[in-house]
Amino acid sequence: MKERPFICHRHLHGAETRNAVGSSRNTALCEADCVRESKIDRSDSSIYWLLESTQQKGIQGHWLALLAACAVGAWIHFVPAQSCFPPLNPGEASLLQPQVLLDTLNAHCTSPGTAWGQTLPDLSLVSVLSQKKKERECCHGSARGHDRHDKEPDGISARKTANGRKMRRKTIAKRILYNGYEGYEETPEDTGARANHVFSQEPAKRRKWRGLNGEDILSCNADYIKFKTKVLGSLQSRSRAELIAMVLSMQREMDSLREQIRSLTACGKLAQTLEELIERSDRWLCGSHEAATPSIPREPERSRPPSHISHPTVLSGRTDERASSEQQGCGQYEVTQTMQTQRNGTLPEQKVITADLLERCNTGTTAQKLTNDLLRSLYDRDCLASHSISGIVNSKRGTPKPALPAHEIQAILRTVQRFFPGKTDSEIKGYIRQKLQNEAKRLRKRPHPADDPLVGSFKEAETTFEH
DNA sequence: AATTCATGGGTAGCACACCA
DNA sequence: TGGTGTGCTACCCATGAATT
Repeated sequence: MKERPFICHRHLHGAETRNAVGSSRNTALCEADCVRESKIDRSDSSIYWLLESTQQKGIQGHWLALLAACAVGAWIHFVPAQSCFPPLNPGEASLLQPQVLLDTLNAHCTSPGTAWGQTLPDLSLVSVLSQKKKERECCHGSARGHDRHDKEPDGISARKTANGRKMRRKTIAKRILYNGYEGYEETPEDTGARANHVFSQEPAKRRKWRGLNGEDILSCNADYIKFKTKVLGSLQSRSRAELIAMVLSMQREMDSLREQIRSLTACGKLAQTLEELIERSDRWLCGSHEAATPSIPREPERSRPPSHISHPTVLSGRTDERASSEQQGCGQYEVTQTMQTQRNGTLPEQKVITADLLERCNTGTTAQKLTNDLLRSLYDRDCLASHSISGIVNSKRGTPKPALPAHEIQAILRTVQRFFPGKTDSEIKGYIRQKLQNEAKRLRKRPHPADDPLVGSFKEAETTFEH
């Protein structure tokens, strides 16, 4: 497929115009380029998010969002109100090509004597179609040698790869929902803005689904509203270059803060390890090796026999801390560390998920990856395969499974939300459910050796022989 | 009745190891 | 180096119970 050119000033006007001074058009283009280069990827979800969030920030944010969309070559799906764009069928939502968008923006930027953004039409942005989707629509079944994008019977779009396998594509909605907020690193300001925007526009039913009511939203966003009136008001008077510089600076600051958090986490773990080492060496010096043995940290016991892990009927009857602590035979996290952190007055989830454990998990990619890592760190495969989230069986077909300890599920939810604030409980539970499901499938495909009657009898004979 | 939630099953993409 | 098998996981759909 012929790749559509990347719409930016380099392509349109050449490098020589990049540093031209005094032209508002070039300034605007340069800023679009800045936006493009500032970690905003070309996915439609990012642009959708950008547009959505900037709708709360007045016409300047709107303008920047359009420039960014233009820079990444996104197709804007909009309903023209007082449009200055080429005439469209009245009342119809239309697709706006990046080229047309850019040309129109350029024309308005060069209008003499107008403050930037003032001439921007009142667009009601509906959505941004992905570049690939547009390309697929444009060239469906036409050009030779293009990827085939077949429509499956169920309506799922798919393309065929070189080896004939069909690759499923996420729907646009899915990509926005599941990927949109992961690749984009939110600033606290953005979080507030998004919350404000989302909550103000979401139906009450959806809000309830998120576990929030109007009062909660108001109280939660009171600070943001104050911030908005004070700070954003002053932002309106800033120049575009200043605004972009501020955004980039804030991003750098956030990166730096994240790095510091990682370092501090690592330091905590190091201190803990050192403490344990000192304690052990003291005990060895005192010749009390027997007493020291219980405190020696256990290595992850992935090879632990399944007899330790789960007796569902027993586990399902337990609901309290004791059940949880006994169930730790199913997991591998460190009890002594847990107690230490508890005494140190850390967050509740840190009682379950220690810094050490967190260190082994990938916190930087996606919420799902982090969730999976946490589950794998806390429990072994057999335990995951034999448990469910709630223990409730809604299907007659399904065999009842005991629930994982509720407070541990909560700990996972809070931990994931700490790293991915945009993720709801429901989403993370979905990840957990999927992981449990996958482990169960895996176990069914390849049952544990001890579950195999032959292997079991062999082991039994082996034990008798040894005795 | 519609919606939400939890679950199981099937399918397919991706990464990796292995082999000719 | 390219083809193939395998493991892991994502995605979709169907089902049924609970909830609104």
